[in-house]
Amino acid sequence: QQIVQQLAEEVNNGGIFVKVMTNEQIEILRKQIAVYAFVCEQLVHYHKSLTLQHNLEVQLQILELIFDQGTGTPSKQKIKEITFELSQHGQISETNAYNWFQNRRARSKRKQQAEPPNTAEPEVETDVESPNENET
Amino acid sequence: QQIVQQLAEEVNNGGIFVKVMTNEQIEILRKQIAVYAFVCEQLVHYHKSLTLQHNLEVQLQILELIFDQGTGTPSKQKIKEITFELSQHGQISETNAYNWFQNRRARSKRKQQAEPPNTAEPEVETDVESPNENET
DNA sequence: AAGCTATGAATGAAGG
DNA sequence: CCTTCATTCATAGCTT
Repeated sequence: QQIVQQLAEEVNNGGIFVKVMTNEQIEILRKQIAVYAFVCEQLVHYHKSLTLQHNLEVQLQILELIFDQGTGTPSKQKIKEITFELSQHGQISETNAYNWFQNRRARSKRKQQAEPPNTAEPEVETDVESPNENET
Repeated sequence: QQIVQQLAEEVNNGGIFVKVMTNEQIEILRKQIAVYAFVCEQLVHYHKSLTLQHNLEVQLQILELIFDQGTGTPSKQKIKEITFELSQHGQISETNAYNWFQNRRARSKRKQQAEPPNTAEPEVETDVESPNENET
């Protein structure tokens, strides 16, 4: 918009250019450009959010993959490498990666403790006998 | 419905029973039974929802009571006991109880922060942002 | 029916 | 590593 304004002024100030648009026309043009600028901005935001989401998904996949490899407690060095790998797909810090593994481990352990509540105490079992079909 | 169908077939196949109903009559009977089954199902649902609601109210009372005793941060062991107590009044897990206390605490704290906005400082216009995340 | 609120759950982070 | 806290997401129920 500034550029248009400057151009208009230059024209008015008797530059080498002739005046081809009235001030009114210029104002209309300015408004139209503003609209286009707004639309572009929205598009950029939209694209950014999409990209961000995708990047986060990729990073999560990488993390889960490493976690599933069972190499528990990634050492300092490992964390550095992993963080580098992850940083290829978006901003992330070593602290983030470290925390992620801490939480992931603790919570998976917690889940495993809470899931099987039938192996601890032999409660009153007047139920159907367990169908043992798991021969290996 | 299957039973009725089988019965009908047995009759048709020349069992020891005589044929006392036409296929049309049997079909009508089948439909009527289906309607009764549906009504019963609805009643069961209704009863369950009533009982469930009552149980939830009782459990909530217990939880609020414990919370109001100010014995903040129920430890792991406490959670176990509380969960057992609650389970007397309906299906509930330790995770449920744990989450409840977490949320209850956080939200009461947030309420207290939001309620009195005129007690601390008259005006604060310092927004500090430190997005520094470093590694050793 | 749309919007709002309360609430259970999941997650990132900090402290011990 | 374990616990705890703050924030956020998702949804059921209520309100208009």
